[in-house]
Amino acid sequence: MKEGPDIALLGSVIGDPARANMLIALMSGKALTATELASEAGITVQTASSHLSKLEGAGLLQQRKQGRHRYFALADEDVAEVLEALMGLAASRGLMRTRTGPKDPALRRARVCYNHLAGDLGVQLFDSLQQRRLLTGTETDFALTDAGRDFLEDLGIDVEALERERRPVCKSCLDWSERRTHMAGALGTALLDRFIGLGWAERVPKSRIISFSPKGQKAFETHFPTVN
Amino acid sequence: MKEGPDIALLGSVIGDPARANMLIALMSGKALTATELASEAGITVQTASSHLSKLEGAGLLQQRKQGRHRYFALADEDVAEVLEALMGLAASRGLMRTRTGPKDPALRRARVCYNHLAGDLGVQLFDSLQQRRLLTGTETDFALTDAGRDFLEDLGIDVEALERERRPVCKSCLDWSERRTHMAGALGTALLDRFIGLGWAERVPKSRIISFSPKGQKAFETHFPTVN
DNA sequence: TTCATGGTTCGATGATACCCGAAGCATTGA
DNA sequence: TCAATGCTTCGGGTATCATCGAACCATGAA
Repeated sequence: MKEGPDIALLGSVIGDPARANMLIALMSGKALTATELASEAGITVQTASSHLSKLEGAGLLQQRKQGRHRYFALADEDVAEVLEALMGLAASRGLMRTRTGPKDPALRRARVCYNHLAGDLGVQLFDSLQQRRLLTGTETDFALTDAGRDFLEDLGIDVEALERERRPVCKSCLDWSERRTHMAGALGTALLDRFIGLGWAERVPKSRIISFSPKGQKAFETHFPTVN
Repeated sequence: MKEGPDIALLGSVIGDPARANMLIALMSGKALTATELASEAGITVQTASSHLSKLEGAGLLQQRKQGRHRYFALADEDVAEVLEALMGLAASRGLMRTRTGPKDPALRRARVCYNHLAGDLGVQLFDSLQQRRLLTGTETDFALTDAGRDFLEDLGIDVEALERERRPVCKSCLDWSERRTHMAGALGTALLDRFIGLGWAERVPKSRIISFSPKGQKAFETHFPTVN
C-alpha cells in the first residue's frame, strides 16, 4: 500500500475555482464570514458552506464562532506560504485566470482591500499619481514627492499626521486580484477615508464594494486622470 | 475581471491522484517514460498520455524525445519545490493517502525500484537485516557488520566485488511510495539479482512487478524473518 | 414568544473529466 | 518491406462533484 503525503487531495481541494478564490481572499490575513466568502467567490451561501467544510476538513481553514457569525481564516502561516508558492509557480508558467471571480462587476470596479481602495479605480489612482510624478520610486518601493505632498494637502489629507503614525505611509499592495500595484499603507487608508468624507463614495453595507456617486466619480476622474 | 495567478488550475492539475503519483515519481529527478509513469500511477498508457499532456500544458513537465522513447521530467527545480511544500503541508495536516497507488497488489508486494527490491518485501528485507544486527548504523546511513558480510557471502553474494565498484554498497532508498526505508545501492542490486539467480523470483515482463515463486517466497521468509 | 439573520443540510440536476478499448502514427530493427 | 515497440488520439461509458432551491438549525433582538 502506497503511503505518503496526499498531495492529490490537497491539490483537488485547492483546485476548485470557488475554493481557490476563498483561499486567496483569506490571504489578507483577515477572518471573513461565510457570506463574505461566498460573495468573493461568486457563489451562493449554500455552496460556499459546502466548500468551507471541505477546506476545513483538509486542515486549511480554522473557524471561530463569534455570536451569530462564523469567521473563517487560514489555519496558519504554512497554508499561506504554500498558496504563495503556488501563485508564484502559476505566474511563472503564465497560468492566469480570466473569467473567474466575483460576478458583481461593482466589486471589480472598486472595492476595499483591508482599508484601502482596490480594483480598477485603485489601480487608476496609483497610476495617475505615478504618471504625474507625485510619486517617486519603483512599483514596490516609492515615496511622495514634494509636489505629491502639496497635492494631497490640497485634497485635505494631513500628510504630516500620517507620517507620525507607526505604519508606513506609502506601501504598495500587489493585490492578489490584480497584478497591478495599488496604494496601501497609511496613505491608502487616508485616501479612501477622504473619498468617503468628501461624499464621493460610500461603503456598501455587508460587502466590500465601494460605491461612487456620479458626482464623486467625476471628481475622482478629475483628480486622478490617466493618459490612456 | 479578476486576474492573477490561477492556482485553481494548478491545483486541479496536481489534484488528480494519477497525476500526483506521476509527479511524485518524477521527484526522483530522473526522467521516466510514459509507460513507466503509467505503471507508477496504476493506469493504462492511454490514460497516462492524456495526463502527461495536461501536466505539460500546465508547464509542470518537460519532454525529451530520444529515439523511440519519450522521457518526461519535472520542468525545473521550482516545480519540485512546490511539490515538496505541498507534501510538507499535507503531512502536517495528517493527509496521508491509503487506498491510492497501483491497482495491482503484486506491485505493492514486491516491485523493482530502479534496480533493487521495493515494496513490502523490500522493507521486510531491510528490517530483518537490521533487527538481526547484520547492519549497523541509522536508517539512512548504515553499513554491513562482519556477521552481515558472512551472511551475505553464505547467500552467494560476493561482497568484496561489490566494494570494488564505484557505487556505494549500502544505500538507503526512502522510496516515495513508502515511508519506510529499504535497501538500495550496489548491495540492493546484488540481492535482487541473487534472488532471481536462485530462482526465488523473476521479473514480470513489461511491468515492475517482481514475482516470487511459492518456494522462493518460503526461502525469503526463512532468510529474512521479522519479529512481528 | 416571535421574528430576523447567518449557516448548514438535503436532494436533484447537470457538467466535468477520468478511464479504458480500439485504432492510428512514428521510430527502430530485421 | 514487414514487424515490433512506444506513444497518442478518438469515442463512449461512468462517476464524481459543484451548484442551487428548499427546508432546517442556531443565535440574537424585539
